[in-house]
Amino acid sequence: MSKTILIVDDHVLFAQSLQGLVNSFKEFKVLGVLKNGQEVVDYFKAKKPVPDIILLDIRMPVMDGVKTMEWLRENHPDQKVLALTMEHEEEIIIKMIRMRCRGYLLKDIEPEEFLFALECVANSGYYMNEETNSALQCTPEKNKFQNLTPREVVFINHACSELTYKEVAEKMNVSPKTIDGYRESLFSKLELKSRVGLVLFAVKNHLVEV
Amino acid sequence: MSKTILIVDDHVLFAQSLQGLVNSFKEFKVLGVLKNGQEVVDYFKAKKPVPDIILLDIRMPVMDGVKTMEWLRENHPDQKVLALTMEHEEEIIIKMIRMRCRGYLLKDIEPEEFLFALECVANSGYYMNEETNSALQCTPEKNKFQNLTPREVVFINHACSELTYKEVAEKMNVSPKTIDGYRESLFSKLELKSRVGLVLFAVKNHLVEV
DNA sequence: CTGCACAAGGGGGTTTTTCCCCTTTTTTAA
DNA sequence: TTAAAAAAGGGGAAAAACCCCCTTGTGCAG
Repeated sequence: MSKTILIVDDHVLFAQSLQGLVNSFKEFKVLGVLKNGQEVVDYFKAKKPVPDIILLDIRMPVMDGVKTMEWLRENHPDQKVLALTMEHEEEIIIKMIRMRCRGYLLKDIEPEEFLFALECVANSGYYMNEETNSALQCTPEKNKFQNLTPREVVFINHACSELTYKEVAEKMNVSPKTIDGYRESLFSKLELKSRVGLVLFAVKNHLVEV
Repeated sequence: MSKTILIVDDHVLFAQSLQGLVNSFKEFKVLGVLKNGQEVVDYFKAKKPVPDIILLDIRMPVMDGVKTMEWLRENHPDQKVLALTMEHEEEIIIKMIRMRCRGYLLKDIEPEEFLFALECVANSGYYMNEETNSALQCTPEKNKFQNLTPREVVFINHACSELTYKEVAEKMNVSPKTIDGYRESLFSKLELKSRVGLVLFAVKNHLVEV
């Protein structure tokens, strides 16, 4: 059974040739090619077949890769995403890794390594290379993120607002007690003492916009 | 009675000639010339005569103007500071204005205008020119800052940490109830609903580092 | 195939912090 | 020399933080 891929890239020529390349690997099959994040949102809202992996370009018009990733994390927390980009931008790499994208590829990657990366991610793992690792090394809290669950990441985003936990609970459609659970587990994982600490942590690590 | 000035600038040649210029105005007298923020700290710690106005360069080795301003706000909240800099950097202007520096001058200013700025500040006012005003206009909350008291600004810095208000009270040598007063007045001035909101506000407006 | 770990969701109750309203004293400015 | 704010603080309600505890489902290793 081959894994399904959704390609999201505004450079049509590149996206088309990438589609051909991916389809030439028999373990993978391209479900579709989209031009920006808004089309991704529409795709999911149209209840089309969910891809195993999304190949996501970062620089795109209308709705860029980071925004798309944020939307995915809110709405499809477990969606595997492999970021694909032209430039090595540390800030963005960090941001994407924080949002649990499964890997970060530069577009000048060799086809063999590209296939290898796809396989890594497909087998429920991550693909980490030079770029991503060096980007992560500059942040001391790097290990802490690995342990965050998708729900916890969503919670952090809500917690960094003036909402009370009760209101956050409503937004996330869970009981306040569940929120208390997220809070407690985050505080222990990240060695925090207060909600203020959580906000500062999130800001420092680009988990939220300011 | 002439007003006293302390010049802080690492460019010795410039600082010296500035000293000559200031001393040529009979309303002003230079108390000393320092080379960086650390020397300012030492100056105050040595209990030397407190100047009416500090002319503070931004780019300096060891301890720059912003850091110096932070230290001054913690330790001498009412010290009048006139920022003096080579480049027009909006981020820094905003930061300095937030910390209630009394004005922001570019080093290519005409001597007459320089004198005018000094007089403005000396007479317990502010000197605002094109640069500073345009920098402030880009932030929607610009007016809100004008009303912050020095104690409140110090409080904000402490509040943006994992300290409890009780601990902040100890740091500021006041009762927890006084802290509560600062908090409340800030909440109403800045239209905030929670400490988290205060932290977000401070981060957004560069009142604290992240 | 049977535990084991862990994510997700929920509960009860206690302590601490936060938040709001209100008063007094001290500075500061008009 | 009044009138304003700032600084300091009190009482009490509400929220947050912090303890324990539980169930269910999933995925993974022995």
